[in-house]
Amino acid sequence: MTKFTDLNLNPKVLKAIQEAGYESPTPIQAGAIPPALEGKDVLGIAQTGTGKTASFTLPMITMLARGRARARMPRSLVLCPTRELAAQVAENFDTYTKHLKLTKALLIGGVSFGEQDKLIDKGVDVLIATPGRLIDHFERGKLILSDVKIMVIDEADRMLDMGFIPDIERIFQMTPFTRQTLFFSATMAPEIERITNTFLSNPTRVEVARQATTGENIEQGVLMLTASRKDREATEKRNVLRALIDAEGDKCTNAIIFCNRKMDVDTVAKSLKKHGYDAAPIHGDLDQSQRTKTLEGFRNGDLRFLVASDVAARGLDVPSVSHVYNFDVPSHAEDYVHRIGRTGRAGRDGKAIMICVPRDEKNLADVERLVQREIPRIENPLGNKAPAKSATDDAGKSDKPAVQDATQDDATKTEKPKRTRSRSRKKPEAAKVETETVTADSPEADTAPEVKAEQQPEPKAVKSDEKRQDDKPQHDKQQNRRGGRGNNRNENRNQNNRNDNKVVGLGEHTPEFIGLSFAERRD
DNA sequence: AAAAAAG
Repeated sequence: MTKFTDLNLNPKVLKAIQEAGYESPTPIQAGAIPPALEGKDVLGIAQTGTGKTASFTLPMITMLARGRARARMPRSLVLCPTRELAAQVAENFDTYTKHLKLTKALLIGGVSFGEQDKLIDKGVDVLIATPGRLIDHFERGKLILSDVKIMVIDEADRMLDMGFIPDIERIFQMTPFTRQTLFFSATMAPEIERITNTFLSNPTRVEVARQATTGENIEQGVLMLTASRKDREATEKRNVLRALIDAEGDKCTNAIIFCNRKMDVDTVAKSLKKHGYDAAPIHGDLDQSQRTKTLEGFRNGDLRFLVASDVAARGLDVPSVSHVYNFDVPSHAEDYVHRIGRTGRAGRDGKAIMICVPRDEKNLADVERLVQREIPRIENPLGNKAPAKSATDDAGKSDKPAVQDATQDDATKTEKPKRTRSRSRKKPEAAKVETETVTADSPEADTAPEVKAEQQPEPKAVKSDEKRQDDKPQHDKQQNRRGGRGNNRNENRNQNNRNDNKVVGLGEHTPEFIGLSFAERRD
């Protein structure tokens, strides 16, 4: 078993790691840190939750420990898709630089330039940024990237989804070609493949399996709900949500409630608040100070219910979330994995409960196909019929005169017309592997470097520098699903879509596929 | 169909 002490990290970094209570690296860390320290480019294929963040921060800090930054010329650069993730990476740096004097700046949108400018002017070793704001600084001439020695792209596939790839290419071109690049993506969509072929030089490829979706410690359930009337669906969903929360009682210490739409995030948050639940919304239309404050409150336990869009689905690390409620079935099955991965972190128990209305059944089927198991159906705590007359006093009751706030918790709220155009959007569920793989099913927090030794699969870095060319030719069959940019390639679907070895056991806590390597899963 | 990010 590899230990951090075997990895040639700076002693002061090791000290900080120890103080944080970590001893053994996760597979992605064990695989990526050595080549990164040798100065090689790294292509890391890993999800959040695998300890990815530390797999680049630790070697970066070690390498930056010598030398000092000059004014306006940062020595390294980390790009993240969302502000929250960038902030989290920044925190990670703080944790592991505590015995060193490295400087950093967090360049994200939604906050004023002043502070960021000041830091840049003083000179920073590490720049952590979202693409838009970084380019903004660059264009204002505030930033010179010609001294960047190490550049990290985090969550590249999400950048792709969000249309950031052109920005990323631009940023690549703003940095010297001699830089070292550490590039992370959960999948290798064709467009991602293209970028890595263009901007990475002979990278060491390190691949770990998809995050344990339904880790044995996450109990899942789905409530099938058919509204009494179409126009009451939203209201009844909220009633049921509260009932589901109540049914958990004290076991639900805190929870994230995911909705598919920002508007619903607001509505649900308001509704919960109105009914006396300690809830607050977070999504991309709220201003950054609000987002930060809300998240902070949730992290430190002041806030019990975080109602969120998918801005919070990935990567966010709140160590102890007891429950995840999916108010809607996510329309991208993959997001289900990310969402429920917010609970059951670091080996804790977690529970993930979802509400599914008829319209979402197709999405549910996609989710179940992805996680290769049937999600146990749960009873409606309000009883299956007459949801309208059930025990709660939700404002939907017609004898209540008024609901004056915007939650419209009554029948006046009508669903906007739904189009159910079903795009065929089957997504291969497992990243394709052409080399050996390592399964990383540890429930570790993404920002945490550790994993207790016993739950660690044997780390095996895969160096594919040599293997890549002569491997199987079906290289870019990976399908990119979303409408990001430049993915008008619809050609070949990955053949991964069948799930013959589905685990259907309802009491089953560990779906078998988690223990399988990608290669095995393919069969 | 929606979410995220630069305003």
